[in-house]
Amino acid sequence: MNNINEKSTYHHGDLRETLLIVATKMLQESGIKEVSLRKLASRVGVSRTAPYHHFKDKNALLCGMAEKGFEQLHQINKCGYEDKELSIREHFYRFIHDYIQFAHNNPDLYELMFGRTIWKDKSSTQELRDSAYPCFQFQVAMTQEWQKKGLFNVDDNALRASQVLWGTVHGIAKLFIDGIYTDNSKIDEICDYAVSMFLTNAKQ
Amino acid sequence: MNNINEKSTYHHGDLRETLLIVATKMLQESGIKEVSLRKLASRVGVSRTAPYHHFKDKNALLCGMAEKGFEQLHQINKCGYEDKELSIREHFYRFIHDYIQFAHNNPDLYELMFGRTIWKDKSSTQELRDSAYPCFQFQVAMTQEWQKKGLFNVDDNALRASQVLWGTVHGIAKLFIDGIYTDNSKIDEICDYAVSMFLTNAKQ
DNA sequence: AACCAAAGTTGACACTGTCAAGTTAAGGTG
DNA sequence: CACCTTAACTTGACAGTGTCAACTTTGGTT
Repeated sequence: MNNINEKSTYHHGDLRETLLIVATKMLQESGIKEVSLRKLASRVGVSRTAPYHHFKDKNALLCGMAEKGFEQLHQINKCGYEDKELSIREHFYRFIHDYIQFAHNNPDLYELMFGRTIWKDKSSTQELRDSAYPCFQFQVAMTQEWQKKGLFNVDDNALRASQVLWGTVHGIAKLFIDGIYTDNSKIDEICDYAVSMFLTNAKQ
Repeated sequence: MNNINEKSTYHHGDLRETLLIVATKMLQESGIKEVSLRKLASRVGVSRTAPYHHFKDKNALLCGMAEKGFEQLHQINKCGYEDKELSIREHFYRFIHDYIQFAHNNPDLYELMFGRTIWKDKSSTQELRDSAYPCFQFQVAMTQEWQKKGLFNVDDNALRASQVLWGTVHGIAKLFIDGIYTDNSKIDEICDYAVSMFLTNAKQ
């Protein structure tokens, strides 16, 4: 393994993890189009096909990267929600802002996490689903709590409310990320407006 | 040209249009990944590089396809809005349903129209922008009208309202299209819920 | 009739993901 | 210690991609 004298370069030691890290770095640096197995391998200093001993194919590697993204996002949601000093409205406000900020800070990763590359055609790995579903469910749970406390004036259907809410943040995030909304300085303003559109008549 | 005896196969006659049509068909049949210039050319019965005389590169072809998509979508929006028999609430309802239905009926085309492939890195062609912007602007204009008539209880900022609204429909559409919301039978229900989340306290 | 520009062709290059077959070395067993 | 299984890694190969350069065909204009 990697001791000081870097002997024995044949076996890398922790190639799987290294691949994930470097691939994610490449993703952030130059976008998904620049992430190729060959470039990745060469950058890690290993032969073209070495990654195949750790990932079934390129798709599996991408799923692995997305997996970590969902853990991050889940963590962010949790942090905001568990801040006991905030009111309900503030929790709601923070969820929207934090979510879109995460997407904005990690555009290519976000794109990967929610893109059809990974989800369509049943190409998502079990591990990816195991990491993504809890993240989704947490959002539903939060919405349920907000709804119970009267934040939205609609039927008590937490799943539907959460789907619409998530749709909104996801949509705004994607329109920015994909370069359709181009004025990044307006992100916060749009988030504010979204909050007020949902909450104008909330009981609390 | 293509007369009955199909003489003179060397010059196709209307290759540009044919390429757009066949490429869009391929897109709908098997998804963006199956759309390659070489397969397209061979399917049209022309050599690999013939398309380059009508499109600068693959990106330009994709932009051309998206262009037509925006014309369609614009048309759909117009139709709904100009139906004089509907109330304002019904117009709003119809916009949301029609929009998401369009995306659902043309998932790969929608993906292409709004994906970063086309919009990021300044890779959108002028023609694409000329076809997309009026479509966007029409949505802003509709929102402005709705807002004037008191459909939303927030400041009279039509641009912001429209951005949030569009975010919502775009997000819901994408979550379905990309395979994250998987139960297609719930599309209408979610749309209904979205409508009610925005309108619970509208003046009209 | 001559010619030009547009449209279409073939050959080539660098790049991609992935498979098959061979090589290296680390770890457990006798 | 020697042995051997097996995971990790390598090289060679193949089919597929977008795109460029150089060539050929053709229709329309002068």
